[in-house]
Amino acid sequence: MFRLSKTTDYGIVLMAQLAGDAPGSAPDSETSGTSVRPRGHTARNARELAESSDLPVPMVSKILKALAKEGLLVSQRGAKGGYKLARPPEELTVSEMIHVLEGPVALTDCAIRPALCEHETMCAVREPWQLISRVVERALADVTLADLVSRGGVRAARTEEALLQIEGCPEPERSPAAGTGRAG
Amino acid sequence: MFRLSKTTDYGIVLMAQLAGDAPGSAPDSETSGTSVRPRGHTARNARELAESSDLPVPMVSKILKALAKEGLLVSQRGAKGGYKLARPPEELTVSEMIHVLEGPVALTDCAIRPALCEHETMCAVREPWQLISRVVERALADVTLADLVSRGGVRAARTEEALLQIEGCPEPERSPAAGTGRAG
DNA sequence: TATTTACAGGACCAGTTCGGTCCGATATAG
DNA sequence: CTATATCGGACCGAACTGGTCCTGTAAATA
Repeated sequence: MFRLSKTTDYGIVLMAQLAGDAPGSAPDSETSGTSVRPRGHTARNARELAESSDLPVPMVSKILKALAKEGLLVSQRGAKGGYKLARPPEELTVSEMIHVLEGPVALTDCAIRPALCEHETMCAVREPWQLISRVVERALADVTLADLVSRGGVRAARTEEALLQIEGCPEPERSPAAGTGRAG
Repeated sequence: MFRLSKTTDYGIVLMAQLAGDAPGSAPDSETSGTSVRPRGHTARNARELAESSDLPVPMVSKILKALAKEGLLVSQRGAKGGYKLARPPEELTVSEMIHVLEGPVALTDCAIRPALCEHETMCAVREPWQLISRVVERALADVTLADLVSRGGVRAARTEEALLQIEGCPEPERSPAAGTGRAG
């Protein structure tokens, strides 16, 4: 264990597909000026997504519904309907997707609800666990959907960077291109 | 989900108890000069451990067995038998305990066995996941049993340190107001 | 040696969760 | 009106989790 559920796994793959479909940071001549583009022909439906990710349609549909319900996707019903990202890929973090699809990131139960742990008098382990949970959470919050999509580019740079930060904290400053610079 | 199983949770609490019982770092006049101290009266049995941690005996026994089988504990059979740590608490990491009690730390299946993922042609997400898994793994490997036991002392220092390395290493200030502020 | 203590290594079981399917209702485009 | 597609459920089998129990064996003690 200590693994993401299939639902979450698939969900993130699906969102990555959507992210690849609609390059969020590209200043295309879209009708929207805001971060949330209203709707249009960019939406992809469940069947389509299921095909390109080689997953069963009902499963995909179910996951997409959940994602839309939680506000990570925007749905468009009816003919020519479908789903698309509610926000640009740079603003959707892995942590957020996990949170939505399988609840709060907490390694132990008492890290979420300390009150219901009746062993707390003897439990010298609780506080450290909460800290560790937060460390993991941060690692996850540091990676965006955009990072997942851009293979070989900023992706490796950013995540590797996070890894290095844990290991040695070497660099005094961060390169300013990080974040939106996935045009490479 | 994304949570440790009860077994692992209990197991770590149990090991923490054993660690508190035998202060590994104390340069006591032990017979052993090696890292593995042979055996003796320091062993605590399952019933005893179960009482002080307020857990059912069979459960504790089961977990202890698993831990001993994997070499994290040393068992002593017969009357006056019991369990004790196979190594000093500083050398037993959280990562290791999790690994033993619930398998390799890997967020997705294909992070462990990439071969059996037939979607890999379209799966742009696999490599980033492996990196993220390693980040999490490192965070976990950075905390030892000794850290868990020493409440308020070394514990906070070490774990907090790891946390700060992720949070504030490059940027001294982080404004939580802006959603995109993470790449500032 | 006999007895007692305590681990070893299983099998076993109920309850829950997970992965996956299916259906009727509703909203939209043509 | 009709076709398309999401919405919001219910539903199911299989796997896993948390937990118990039993038999065998090793060590200490009387």
